[in-house]
Order: sequence, then structure tokens, then C-alpha cells
Amino acid sequence: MNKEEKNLYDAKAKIFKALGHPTRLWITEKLAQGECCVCNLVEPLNADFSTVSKHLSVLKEAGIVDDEKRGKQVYYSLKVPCVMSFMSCVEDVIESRVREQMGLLNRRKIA
Amino acid sequence: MNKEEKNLYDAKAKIFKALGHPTRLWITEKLAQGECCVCNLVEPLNADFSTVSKHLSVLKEAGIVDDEKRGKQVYYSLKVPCVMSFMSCVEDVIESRVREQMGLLNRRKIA
DNA sequence: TGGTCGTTTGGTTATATTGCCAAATATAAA
DNA sequence: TTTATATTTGGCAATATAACCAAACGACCA
Repeated sequence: MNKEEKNLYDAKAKIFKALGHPTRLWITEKLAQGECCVCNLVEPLNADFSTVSKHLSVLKEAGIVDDEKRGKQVYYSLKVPCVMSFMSCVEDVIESRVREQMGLLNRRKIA
Repeated sequence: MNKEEKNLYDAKAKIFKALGHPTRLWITEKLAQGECCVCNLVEPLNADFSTVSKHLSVLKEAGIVDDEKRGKQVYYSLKVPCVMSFMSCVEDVIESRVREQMGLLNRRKIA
């Protein structure tokens, strides 16, 4: 893996990393339904304003969301809708894990 | 966000997190081309055996890869091919970021 | 049985991430 | 201009992650 290749993998990993936090994932899905100001994210997340703001900046840094200041508020929006199309794959992974674990339980029952 | 919902987001985030490391991303793409034993990953990654093994266990924990012991070797394989279909989206994100940055450069040149 | 090869596990240290608080900034309203 | 509101930034403490080394494990071979 040369330096250039390494940079590409770093860049890709950054995007996955940005999505790799429950709060940021929630925000991403929320934004998939339409733009939203920070203030409307804070309450449902039950987190500090600064915490939400920092999560948003991680998503922005990764190129996943966009922000636009309008008046006193900053509106964030999902920049890359294709992110959402991956969610069903992610859910597949989870489902298959659940199924496996049930399988293990059943085998234990039988034994 | 109730407890059950929180668990779902944790589980989803875990999958993104697992992919959120350049080495693990590289491994994932490598496995997309076919199964591979640990020994064949160590050299190209230029990393310690134990390091690679730990990365693999993160991917396995997340449900992304499967392992199978055959003789002395352990073969890992990509369990969820749909992961790869997301890569093009990730590359889109990167490309759009690059394009933006070039835009900024040009504007600076003009100014 | 003993050796060794491929792999995993445990421990340690360095580094990164998270979440909260307080303070700074910016826009709008009084 | 002062005040209030929405957001970001900086700093700090707690926690998580990463990489390396050494040691343990398990399958095969002599």
C-alpha cells in the first residue's frame, strides 16, 4: 500500500468513522427526511448543544452534510443521499447476527 | 430516543465503526475479491500479526466477515457483499469534496 | 512426545474520541 | 446600544482505540 493509496483509504475510513456513532447516525437519518436546524436536533437527542454541534461538524468535515446559516439558525442537510441506501445493508448485517444468535440459543436448548 | 431505539443505533454504528479504519477497509475490499488467510493479509499491510488479527476480530464482531479454521490457517471471508456496493457512494463523497476544494482554490486564484 | 507454524490473547503505552462546562461569536430584537 | 437567542469553540476529564511485544493456544509434523 503506497502513500497515495493510503490516503484514499484514510479518506474513505473517515466517512465510515463519521457515521460510526449512534448520535451521528441518528442525525444522518433525521436529515434524510429533510433539513433541520441544530436547535431541533438537541431536544430529541437529549444532549448538550455543544455536543450536537460537534457531532454535526464531524459529519460536515466528512462531507456527509451541508450547513447553511439563515438568520440566527444554522440548517443542516444531508448532502449525500446515497448514504441512506446503505442502511438496508447495515440492517441486513444486524438481522443476520440476530438470526445467528437465535440459532445458538436453539442449539443450546436442544442440547 | 428510547432504550430499544438506542440499541439499534448502537448496533448500526458498530458496523460503520468497524469499517471506519483504513486497515479494516483495506481488508474488507481484499476479502471482497475472495477469502484470505491471515498470513496473506499481514505482509501487504506491513503490520504485526496480532494487529491484523485484532482488526479481523473487530470486523467479525460487527458481523461483516466470517472465519473458518482449515488446518493451521484461519480463512476470513466477506459475509456481507452489499458493503461493497456502498463504496461507490463513499467515493462520490470524496470526489465531491475534492471538487469543492478545487473550487475554493480557483476562487482564491481569481481574487 | 516435542517442535514449530499460524493465530489469538493479554498487557502496556500512546493517541483519539466523547461529553460536559464555560466562554466566545454572530445575528436579531428591544 | 444593550439584550436575548442560536451556535461554535476551547478546555478538561473520562473512556475508547491502536499498535506493538510477549506469551498462550491449537493443529500439524517429525
